[in-house]
Amino acid sequence: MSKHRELILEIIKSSGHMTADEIYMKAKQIRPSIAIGTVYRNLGLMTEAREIRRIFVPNAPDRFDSFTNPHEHLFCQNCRTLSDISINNLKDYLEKQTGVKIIGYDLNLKYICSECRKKEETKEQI
Amino acid sequence: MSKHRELILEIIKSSGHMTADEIYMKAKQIRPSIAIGTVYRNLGLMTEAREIRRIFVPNAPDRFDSFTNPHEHLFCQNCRTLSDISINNLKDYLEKQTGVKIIGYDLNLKYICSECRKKEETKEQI
DNA sequence: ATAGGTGCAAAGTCTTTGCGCTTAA
DNA sequence: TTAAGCGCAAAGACTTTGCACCTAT
Repeated sequence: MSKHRELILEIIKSSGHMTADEIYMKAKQIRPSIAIGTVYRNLGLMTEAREIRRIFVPNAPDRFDSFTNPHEHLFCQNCRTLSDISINNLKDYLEKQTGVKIIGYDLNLKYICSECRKKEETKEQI
Repeated sequence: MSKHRELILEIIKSSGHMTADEIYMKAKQIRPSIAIGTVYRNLGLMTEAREIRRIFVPNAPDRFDSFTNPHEHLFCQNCRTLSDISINNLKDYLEKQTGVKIIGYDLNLKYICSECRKKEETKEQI
């Protein structure tokens, strides 16, 4: 594991759900010579090696997460922030409901987070 | 609704799950002067107007479906074909499990379709 | 004539990759 | 000294968009 790869992994662990570009920006602060291509290259390799997880977000750049237990993602339609949430045995549930052997799935739940909801309420009162 | 827009809708209705490029190719056979930009433009407008539905597929171009009832999608990891499947009250289930008010969701189920599975079996026997 | 739609091509966004150089074992 | 990794820049895939033109009202 190279220096850069280690740094990238640290950054992902320190704050999840970052896009490649966000990771690049943060890495650049610590090691200014790093190139965006290196970030993408290492993200790809680490994803393949299952050290991290790539999260597909419709209509938005991929995000990367340190690979812990499977969990789902809530995506705020307003501020575009991604949050974790876990749903027990969702894969089993989906297999049971569909009758199909499922290899995996990508799920994005769209909602309005509590901060944005509050702002909306305030706006309405004005 | 313009001529081109009508044609595009017809094509989508006639065989679902097509990418913009596939729709373009098919439209070009009927009206050769049509431009890819026009296809994308109309797909965007029709999606906004909820006349059709845009399906996000991780790591692959978007696909378009005539908007019927909500349903889920199975994506074969081998031949990259997309199939419909419906899961009753999935949104309710997800809301109940998460305790979060959900606006919508994107779900992609990854599997190996029966044709590809058969081929795999045959290969193994050889 | 005129507003909406179109073809064309350029540009935008995100991501990958070829190549020659660097670097650590 | 040599394989692995890197910086750089170009290119690739998909999609959007500005603009001048065209076409039905």
